[in-house]
Amino acid sequence: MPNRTISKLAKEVGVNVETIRFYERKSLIEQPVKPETGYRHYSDDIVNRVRFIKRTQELGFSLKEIENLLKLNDAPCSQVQDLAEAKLESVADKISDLKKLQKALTELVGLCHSNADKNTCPVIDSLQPNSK
Amino acid sequence: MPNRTISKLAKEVGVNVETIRFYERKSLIEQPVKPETGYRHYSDDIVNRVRFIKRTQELGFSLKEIENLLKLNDAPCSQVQDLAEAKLESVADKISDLKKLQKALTELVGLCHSNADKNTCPVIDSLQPNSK
DNA sequence: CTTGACTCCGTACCTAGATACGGCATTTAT
DNA sequence: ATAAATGCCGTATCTAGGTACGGAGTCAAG
Repeated sequence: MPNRTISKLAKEVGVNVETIRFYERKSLIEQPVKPETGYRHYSDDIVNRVRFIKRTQELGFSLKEIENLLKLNDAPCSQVQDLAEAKLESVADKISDLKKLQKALTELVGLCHSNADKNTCPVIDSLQPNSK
Repeated sequence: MPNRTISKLAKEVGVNVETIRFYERKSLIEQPVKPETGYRHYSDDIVNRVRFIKRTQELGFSLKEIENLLKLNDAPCSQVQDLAEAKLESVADKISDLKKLQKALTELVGLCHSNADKNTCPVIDSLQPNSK
């Protein structure tokens, strides 16, 4: 378990070595102290931290937001909750818009099936503010 | 109604003038022909087009993808079908991703609600691969 | 104890999506 | 009929999130 050098870490969490270094520069993870002279090695905590970053990124958070989340690690729930709820709201909006687009595209395909003469297809209309 | 110069357009849809020019360079919107000499002005269609771009971007499409969606809109039906069906698939994917996200975020908030110790938040741990 | 693989660090470069700048032309308001 | 405001265009710069490179140091296997 020790001797986890940077490339081992990178491989373990599935990112590029340079990405680890990049996160260190951004202070998203701290550089582990390295022995007087020699290579650093990384603890399990850091593995978890990097995984958290990647996972949270997939959830649509930016590195800046993630930085805040990480700072909140020991913070009261209320603050984390606010962040999460704000995200939830925007996610719900996006889903609803995508459904409109889905409907528009479906109708479009239907139209094209039944109408060979039509020469323009109104995709854009589907997302206009006052549509539907 | 006419005389919608570039800055009017920009203001109307809430983007920077430079962004309009950028989209023109990218051919996401066509440059309206300008009178022999003088300023261009923009039609309602272009207003809608830019709005579409911004809305679709919020939905997580890249400008490249949006370009394809727009082509789809302009194409005659005969060419639309394949493109539309591919897009439909990606839209479905996005919806499903967002629903997962929604679920994950909801669970996070739930954790906070049922957390007895309001002073430390379990969110970080909950995002570890092996947790939950 | 040498050789090859890996690390360290600084710095450069990359893509996407915008934004800014500066010089010149054209409008518009006074 | 001018001056201020805009527009036009090319080019440069910015942010986010990485990725690549090069020289010098270190580690570990044979």
